[in-house]
Order: sequence, then structure tokens, then C-alpha cells
Amino acid sequence: MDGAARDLADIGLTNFAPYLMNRIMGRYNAGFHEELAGLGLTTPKARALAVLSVVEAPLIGELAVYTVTEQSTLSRALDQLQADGLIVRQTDPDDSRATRVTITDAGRAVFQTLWPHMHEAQERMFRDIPAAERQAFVATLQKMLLNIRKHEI
Amino acid sequence: MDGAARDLADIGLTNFAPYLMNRIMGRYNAGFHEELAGLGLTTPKARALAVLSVVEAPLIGELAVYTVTEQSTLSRALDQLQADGLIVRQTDPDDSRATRVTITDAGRAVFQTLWPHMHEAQERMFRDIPAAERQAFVATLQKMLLNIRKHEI
DNA sequence: GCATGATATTTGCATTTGCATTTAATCGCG
DNA sequence: CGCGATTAAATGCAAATGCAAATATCATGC
Repeated sequence: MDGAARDLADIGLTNFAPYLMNRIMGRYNAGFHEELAGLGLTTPKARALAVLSVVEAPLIGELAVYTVTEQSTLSRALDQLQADGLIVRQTDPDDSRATRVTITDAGRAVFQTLWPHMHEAQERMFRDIPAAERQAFVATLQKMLLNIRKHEI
Repeated sequence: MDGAARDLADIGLTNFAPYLMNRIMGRYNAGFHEELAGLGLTTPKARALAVLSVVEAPLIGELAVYTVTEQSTLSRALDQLQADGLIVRQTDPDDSRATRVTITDAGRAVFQTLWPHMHEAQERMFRDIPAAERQAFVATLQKMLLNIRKHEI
């Protein structure tokens, strides 16, 4: 069915997985962005809170990978989150070049208001898709992340 | 297995589909971005060429949806593509507010140099994933796009 | 047939972004 | 030890972005 590298016209936009994924995430993120505007958050700030609600005291560089954000952009996002008391920066005890980031209770509280929207948007994305199919989909995503990731986290 | 809306800690980052998709596409797009830099292209410009290689003379607003780009950003990207002779803007004969965009032969030539990289990056993403699983994955993506899209294109 | 509102695109301007550089600290090897 | 190479994070600055407003055209109701 799939010969040598065909061109995009043969495959069709809507059969090319990266295109579909960009379209879908573009819309998901755009909706997310709107929710955020009201709360004084940007996408990088919200992503940082989301990851920090789950990952314990990562280095800033690790957080940049998790949040899919340029490190310089993340650095500035953290400045703002810190100014608002939502996160804390602490120098790593074993390496004083490095900084670990922790979410505060206030930060968790803000994330709690965000989470229902994230979850609901995900549910909308998966509407009418049976549980088994969802699980297979996520399993494929996990394989893909291992294939494509550059960092070991 | 899936009770009421649980929190992210219960689900886990790597079981939350939007997170995985953002991570994967972040890396895919970052790799793409590097290829582009050498060719004097930006992401919006390259996306426009890719879509235009397949979609016949869309309106600029439609192209913005296909390329997942803000319309003002796309407008400026088209300025540059036009200056380089890679696309042509033509006023729609039936509605002179609207503009249709067409790729030129030179534009197609540039896209031809891009396509192998896009295709190869996709192959890398799907490495060791069997054809049946890929197809199921794309089928799920297509359903998701229908669920989430805001525009009728 | 004309005023009012809607639609397609562009543009002005302030903000955000990302690259390249800087600062600071650790590592590795002679 | 000590010095050059490497790594973590922050920052200066130019470029890209996105929102809101402007421009131009079309559609509709009276």
C-alpha cells in the first residue's frame, strides 16, 4: 500500500499524521490560550504550572523539555510566576549552577482552576471515540515520543 | 478504569494525550525549523507552501486555517513568499474583498526540497510502529480533527 | 437604492520570542 | 591542584507575533 516516498499530494494532507497533529494541537492550544488570558497566564506559564503539579522540583532545563518551551522563554515565564508567588526557585544543593523549581500552594490552587478546562478539552477531542481506541492511540503516542525525543527525559 | 474527572497526577503526564502530542509536535516542528533556517524560510512560510502544493487556490482565510497560523502572521508570510516569486495573490473574481493564493513553479520547486525532510521526520516518528497501528492512529486523528475543529474546512 | 452591519485582508504597535552572548559554577585532564 | 572546556541559567537585542484598528468590499432590510 505504501510504496517508496510518495509526495504529499498522493498521501493527502488529511492522511499525513504531522499535519493532523498540528491542526488538532493548534486548536487545542488556541482554546487553552483563551482560558488563560483571563487568568493573567501565558501558555508557557500554564504549562510550567501543569508540569510542576506532577514533576517534583525539576531543573529549569528539564522543565524546558517537559513544557516544550525555549529555555530563555521559560526563564522569563518563571520570573513572572515567582513574582506572583506561584513557584519558587532554589539553587540545587549539589550543583550551584543549577536551579530547581517547585510549585507553591498558591500555584497549585491556580492550576486547580485550569485543570478542569484542560480535561474537558481533552474529552471533547475524544468525543465518541471508544475507550479501547483511546488507549491504543495513547500507546502509539508513547512509542512516538520515544522515537522522536532528543533528551533522555 | 476511568472514573470521574481525575487530576493530572492520577492520569500522569505521559498518559495525557494533549501533553504527548505537544511534546511530539514540538520536537517535530523544532527539527523542521532547523531545516528551514538554511533555506530562508520560516514555519508559516513553509506550511503555506506545503498546503498550497496540495490545495488549489484557497482564500487567505482558509489557508490560515489549514496552516494553523494567525491570519496577520500569514499575511506577512505571503508578502515574503510573493516577493520571492513562490506564490501569487489574485483577487477572487466573485468577491473583490477576498484573495486567492496560488503556488508558482518556483514555489513547488522549493517545496520539493522540503518534502523529503518532512517525510523522513514522519518516518522517524513512526519507526517500529506497524502499518496497521499507524493506520489506526491516523484514523483516530481524523476523528479528533472533526471533533475539535471550529471551521468547516 | 442606500444606510447599517458583516466579512476579507492588511497594517500599526506593543508584547513575546528566540538567538547569541554573558555570567557563574563544575568537570576533566595534565 | 589549576586551567581550558563544558554546562546551567539569565539577559540584551533584533525579529516575529498577535491583538486591535483600519481599509475595502459585500449583503440585507427598509
